Amino acid sequence: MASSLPQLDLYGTAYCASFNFRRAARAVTRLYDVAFQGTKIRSTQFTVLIAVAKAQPASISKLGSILVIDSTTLTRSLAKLQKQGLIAISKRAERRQRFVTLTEAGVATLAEALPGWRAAQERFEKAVGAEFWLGFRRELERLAHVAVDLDASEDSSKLAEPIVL
Amino acid sequence: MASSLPQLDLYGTAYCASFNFRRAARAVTRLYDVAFQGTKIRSTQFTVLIAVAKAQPASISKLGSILVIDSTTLTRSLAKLQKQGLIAISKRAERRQRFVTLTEAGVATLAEALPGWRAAQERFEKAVGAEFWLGFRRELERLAHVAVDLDASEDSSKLAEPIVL
DNA sequence: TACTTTGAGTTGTATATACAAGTCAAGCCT
DNA sequence: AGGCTTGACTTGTATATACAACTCAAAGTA
Repeated sequence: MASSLPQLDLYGTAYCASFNFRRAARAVTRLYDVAFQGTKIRSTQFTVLIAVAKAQPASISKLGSILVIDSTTLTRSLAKLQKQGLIAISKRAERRQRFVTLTEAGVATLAEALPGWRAAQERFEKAVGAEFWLGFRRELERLAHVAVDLDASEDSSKLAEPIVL
Repeated sequence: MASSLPQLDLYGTAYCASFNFRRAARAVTRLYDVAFQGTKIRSTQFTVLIAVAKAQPASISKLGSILVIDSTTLTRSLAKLQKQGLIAISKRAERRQRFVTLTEAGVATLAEALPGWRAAQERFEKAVGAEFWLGFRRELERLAHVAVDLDASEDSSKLAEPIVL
């Protein structure tokens, strides 16, 4: 006897943006992670260090806006980088912000990691086409901001200007 | 006196594929997660359930290939879904595989979650353009597979055919 | 048959991620 | 001054993610 199960209409579910972006991110991240094998950092930490290098001295929230990472996540990621001696985090200053800067060890670690990153990047760009990637990653950036804005528009408590890395 | 810091050449680092994909994934996932607020699952679980629904009965490794998720990750994600009563996992069968299927509760939960997902999806597609998204998500899928293949080609132990969801 | 290899999955450990709620001082208002 | 509000960050908790190493039986092999 057939139990009365709801009919599942799965039409269109393969177009889920969350799924597609996450899957691509997983696949690509693995590719880069091997490039950091010999270094003291991982690809995700590399990203944070680059952001600090470019924006320093930057508050934690500002880094969060740049990277589109929740500040509660950053608090812990930065704590790890600080423990590794790669960044310095100031005491609370203006408006209770803490300012993040690279230490000398952080600069040195970034310098060590850059060649491996470049190799992975070139490999990826060669595989997908450098021209193609130029346009595609611009779209990725645009879409990230579209999503942030959409998210903010459904909750008026999150209204801020996106900042570009 | 200036200490002899390595000169950092950060040129091109904004083009890092790992960073760009991950940032977009973070931004978009937040958007979808609110759609699942009222349901018993999260957007990531939704993805797994959809894959099970489409491929059942599917082994854990097969689900891993479809979703590009490491099987160690799936072991735990599936354990959670099982504990929630949404899927059934068979005992070891042919070639020691375990086969995953949806339970009735799993079907019902998916059915409950689909309208919210559709709303989020429509909202996203409206924001970026439905036509645009059709092409872009096809590229996302292609790039995910390119990355998987590149990753496999640097380690001959990972040679398998990608499977489409 | 006995030995080896392979493949599917699990466990240990560690990082990544974020929501909800908390802390606390700076800024504002009366 | 005294109290209220706001903003920047932190903590509690939970899930997501994956590498390395492990288990164990099935398949292959001598």
